[in-house]
Amino acid sequence: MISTKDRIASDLERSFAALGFAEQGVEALRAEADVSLRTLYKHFPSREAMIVGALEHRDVTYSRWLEGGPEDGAAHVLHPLVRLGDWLAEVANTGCLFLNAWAQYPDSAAIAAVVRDHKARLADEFRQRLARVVPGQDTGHLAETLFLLHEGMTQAARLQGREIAYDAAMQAARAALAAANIH
Amino acid sequence: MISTKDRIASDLERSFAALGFAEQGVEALRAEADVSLRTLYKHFPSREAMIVGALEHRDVTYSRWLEGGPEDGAAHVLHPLVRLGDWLAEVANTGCLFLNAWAQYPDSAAIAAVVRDHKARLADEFRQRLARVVPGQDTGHLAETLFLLHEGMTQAARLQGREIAYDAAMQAARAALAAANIH
DNA sequence: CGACAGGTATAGTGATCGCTCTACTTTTTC
DNA sequence: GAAAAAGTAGAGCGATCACTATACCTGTCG
Repeated sequence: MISTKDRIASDLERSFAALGFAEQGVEALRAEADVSLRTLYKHFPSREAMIVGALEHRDVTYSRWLEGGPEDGAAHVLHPLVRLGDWLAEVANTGCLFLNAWAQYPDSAAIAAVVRDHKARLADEFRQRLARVVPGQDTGHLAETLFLLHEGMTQAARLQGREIAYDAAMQAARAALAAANIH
Repeated sequence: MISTKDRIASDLERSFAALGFAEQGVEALRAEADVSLRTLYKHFPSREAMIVGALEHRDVTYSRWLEGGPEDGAAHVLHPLVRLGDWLAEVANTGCLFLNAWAQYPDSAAIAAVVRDHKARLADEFRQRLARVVPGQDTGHLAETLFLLHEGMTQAARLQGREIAYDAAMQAARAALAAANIH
C-alpha cells in the first residue's frame, strides 16, 4: 500500500527532474501530481518542502538502483559507476538533481542537509564495497577518488556525451583500482 | 581604459558567484554594480543578458587564471588542475558557476550556449597541452579524462572538502598520465 | 554656446507566484 | 451508520519582481 505522500513525492521528483526547479510553480507541480492544492500543501507545507520531498524520494530510488552487481573483485567496486552509466542512458541528461537544487537555493538549510546526506551515503557505498573486496585495508583515499569520478561522470555526460564520459570515468577508475592491486 | 559594461559585468560575476542566481533580483544587482537601473538595462537589456554577461566575463578571467605553468612533461598537462585547486582555495565553494546557471535556466538557449562554449574551451586546453607534450599522439581520450577530473574536483570540493577533492583528482590524473607514459 | 551622449534617481505597472480560505465530497474507521 | 479523516475545486490575497517611463544632470566636442 503506497501512501498518497509517497505517490506525490514520486511525481514531484519526476517533475523537477524533467523541468528543473525554477521553471515551474506550485500550480504546475499540483497538476503533475494530479491532486488538489490543499492536499499538496497538507503533505508538503511549502514549496521548499516539496523540493526536499522530491530529493528524499530520489535518494531512495537511486540507492536501490545501485544495489547488487558482481560480488567480488574490482567489478564489485565498479558496479555503482556502471549503474550510473545505465542511469544516464535512461534519463534526460540534466546533471545531478541534488546539486541543481542546491545551486538554486544555497541558503536553504533543509535542502543543503538532504544533499549532503545523499552524497555522504554515496561515498559510503564505495567505502563499503572496497571494505568487502580488500577487508582491513585503508581505502579511504580510493573511495574518494571513485566518488569524484561518479560526480565527474554525471557532469561530463551533459557536456561531452554519455559514452565519452562513461569511458573516461571507467578507465580512470580501473587504473586507480589497479594501482591498489584490486583486479 | 575599462568600459562601463566590463566593469558592470565584473560586478555581476562577483555578485552571482557570491549569492547564486536566484537569491537576488535585478535591484540587488544594480546596487552591487553601483549604477542606475537604466544604465544597467542599457548594457544588459534583460536579466538573462546579465547572467550571460557575467558568465562571459568569468570565461575570460578563468582562462587567464589557467595560463602559464611548467612548460614540459606531465606538469604542463596537470597545470590547469593545480590552478583549479588554487582557485577553489580562494573562492567560496559553490560549485561551477556555469553549471549552476544552466541548472537554473535549462530552457535558455543563450545561457546554454555560453556554458557549452566555456566547457569546450576548457576541454581544448587539456588537448592542446597534451599535444605539446606528446605531439602527434592521439590523446583525445586522455583529454576527456582530465576534463572529467576537472569537473569532478569542482563538485567534490563542495561535498568533501577542497584538500580531499584535490588529492583524489591529482592522484587519478597522475595515474592516467603515467599509464600513457607521460611523466 | 549648444547639442547630445550617457549618466542619475525613482515611482509605477502588469504579471506572476506562493500560499490561504471557503465550501463541498469521498473514504475510512470504529 | 455516524463521525472523522482526507480528498476536490477554485477564488483571492499580499508580496515580489522584471522591466519601463518620467524627469533631471553633466562632461565633451564641434
